[in-house]
Amino acid sequence: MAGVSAKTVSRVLNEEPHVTAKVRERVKRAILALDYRPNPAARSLAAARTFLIGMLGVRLDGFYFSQLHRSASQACRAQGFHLVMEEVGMRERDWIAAVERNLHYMRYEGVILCPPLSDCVALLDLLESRGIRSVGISPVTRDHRCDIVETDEAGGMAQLAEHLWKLGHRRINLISGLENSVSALRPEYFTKAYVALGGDIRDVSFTRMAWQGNVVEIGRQLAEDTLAGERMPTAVVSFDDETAAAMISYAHERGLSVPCDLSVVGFDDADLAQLVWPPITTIHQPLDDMARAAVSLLLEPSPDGEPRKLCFPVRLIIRGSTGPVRQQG
Amino acid sequence: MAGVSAKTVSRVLNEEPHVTAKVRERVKRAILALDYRPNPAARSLAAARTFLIGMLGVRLDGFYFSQLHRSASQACRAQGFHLVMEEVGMRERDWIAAVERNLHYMRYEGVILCPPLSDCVALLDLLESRGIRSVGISPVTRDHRCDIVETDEAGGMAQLAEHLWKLGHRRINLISGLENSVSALRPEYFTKAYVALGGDIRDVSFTRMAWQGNVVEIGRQLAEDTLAGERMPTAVVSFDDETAAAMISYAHERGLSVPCDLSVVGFDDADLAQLVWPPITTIHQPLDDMARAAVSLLLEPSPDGEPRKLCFPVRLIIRGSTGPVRQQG
DNA sequence: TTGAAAGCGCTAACAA
DNA sequence: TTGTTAGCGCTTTCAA
Repeated sequence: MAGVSAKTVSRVLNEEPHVTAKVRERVKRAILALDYRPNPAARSLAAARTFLIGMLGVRLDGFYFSQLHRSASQACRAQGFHLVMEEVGMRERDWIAAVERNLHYMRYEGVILCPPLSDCVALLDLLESRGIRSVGISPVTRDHRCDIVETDEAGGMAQLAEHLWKLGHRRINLISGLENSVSALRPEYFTKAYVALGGDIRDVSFTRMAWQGNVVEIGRQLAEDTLAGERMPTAVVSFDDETAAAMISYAHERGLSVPCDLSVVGFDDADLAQLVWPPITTIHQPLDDMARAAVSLLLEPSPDGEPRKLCFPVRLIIRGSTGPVRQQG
Repeated sequence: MAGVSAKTVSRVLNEEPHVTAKVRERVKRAILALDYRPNPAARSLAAARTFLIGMLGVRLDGFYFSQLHRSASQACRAQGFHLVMEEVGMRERDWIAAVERNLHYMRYEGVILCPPLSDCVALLDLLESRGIRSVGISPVTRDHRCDIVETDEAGGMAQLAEHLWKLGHRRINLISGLENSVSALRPEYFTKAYVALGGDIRDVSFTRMAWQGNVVEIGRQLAEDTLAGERMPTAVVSFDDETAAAMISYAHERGLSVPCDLSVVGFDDADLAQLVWPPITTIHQPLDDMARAAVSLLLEPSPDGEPRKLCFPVRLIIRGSTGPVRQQG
């Protein structure tokens, strides 16, 4: 091509040094003119690279993952990489073996772990043993074995505690999601903030999600459990907007008014939060920034090899699903 | 390996004929014992194949795509293929060039087109020129250029027309989505069925979605438009559950009771339909079956090369968002 | 700074 | 039915 060796073309394409500006220009022109595109399989084979980044999650639907995927995908493309999203069937037996096959087949150069996978020891072990770099999104575990992108959960809960406190709520129920997920940390953060405001620790009660059935069933079950006791909470804080929506729906069904009889708080600021009535007070995370950061961490390894941690702020968005607690008549 | 030539191993791996059962067994055992996995890059390079299937859609979030993706992904794996989902930024300029680069880079052996891409002529042209087989999900266009998986839209609208007719609705508004999407066909099907039941064609009015802003904004805008006129419809039929939810939410806000003052119908039977109050009457499509069928069509080309078409039934699911029309006082 | 040769790990084509 | 050879399209290594 253009009277240069294959190797020179390769050097230009890969932006290697030691190429004259003149030659570089000539090759670039030829590449454009011929619409030449290197064969990725050949490149992979020769260089033992794939330029593929994997993104592993347990549920692709829902706002959280799609948003992360979109932003990470763009960030990857900008750096000459390609992002592939994989759904991990954590509930199937041998799922780790399935992931292993997957990793082997795709040969990702790096992997982004969405919660709750960012806390899965078996998976981290697997990645480590295969020598695949990874970045975890919002893990719970403290001793990080890979780079981390997380949110200021404590800050979010502090904002929320203050909001509910000012509205006069003194019977608050917190619903946390999967055991190994960020939401498992929130009860503690919330309680601390609530107590710091002068609240009684006994005002706060807890419910935990059971992992069975689909969103609708889970939401309904949690709603029933939470609102069943005779001393019903005046505010319920859920670990995502779906469950919060289910809670509101259940309240409607029971003839309870939201927020008059019950305030409901979600998490994530998904579209859904604004599609239901009343719209859901929720906590917004900067998912775009987080995804971009994850890609950066992956593609720019830390010089000293020390695991890095990036923490992003969250923001309480107050909507109609929370209001002042009704005065006891 | 095990005293056989590389080619023999290759033959066993690819399940080619002309291998003695004995040799096949021996090789398989050796493969297991050594945990040998072929290098996909090498295989790609030599055989000019990738065993990759692409799934192209414009919005990865939302129930529709995730569901299709999950089922198609499983079907692919079962046949030794791998499914990769790509989001196509149809609103960006040069998006078709971006897709072209993508297709070139990933070298999919086949592509599944989700609506509205299944009707995109530019994309179909591109795929044809590249010689990439494709299957379209629920396209509008009649003269199919590739295999098709579609739903019985007419049947669905007939079920719905009957439902609303029996409830006494005589002022019905239909909201259709993007111009080039299945939902664009529904007004006609619905009207036909409605008229066949004895209804007056003038009872049915139409609204069309504008493609700008996010789900929330679109839903709100449509709700405002639809309920603005002085002769408000008694029933609104939306093209998806998100918009239906927005409609219900807007009705609540305006102090209208659903379904007493307004009946609302969605489409897709997304989780969301059961998370809002009242739960949304909607039309369920067998997305799992459709996805599996799409993969089958892709991997088993028709012998005569004629484009094939598979049609799946849909099912009206009646929930609380529709009810009898209120008697005029 | 550029080029030549060898080889990445498979499979197609052909020979035995 | 099995094995042999060449080569897929790049990059690595080394020589010029």
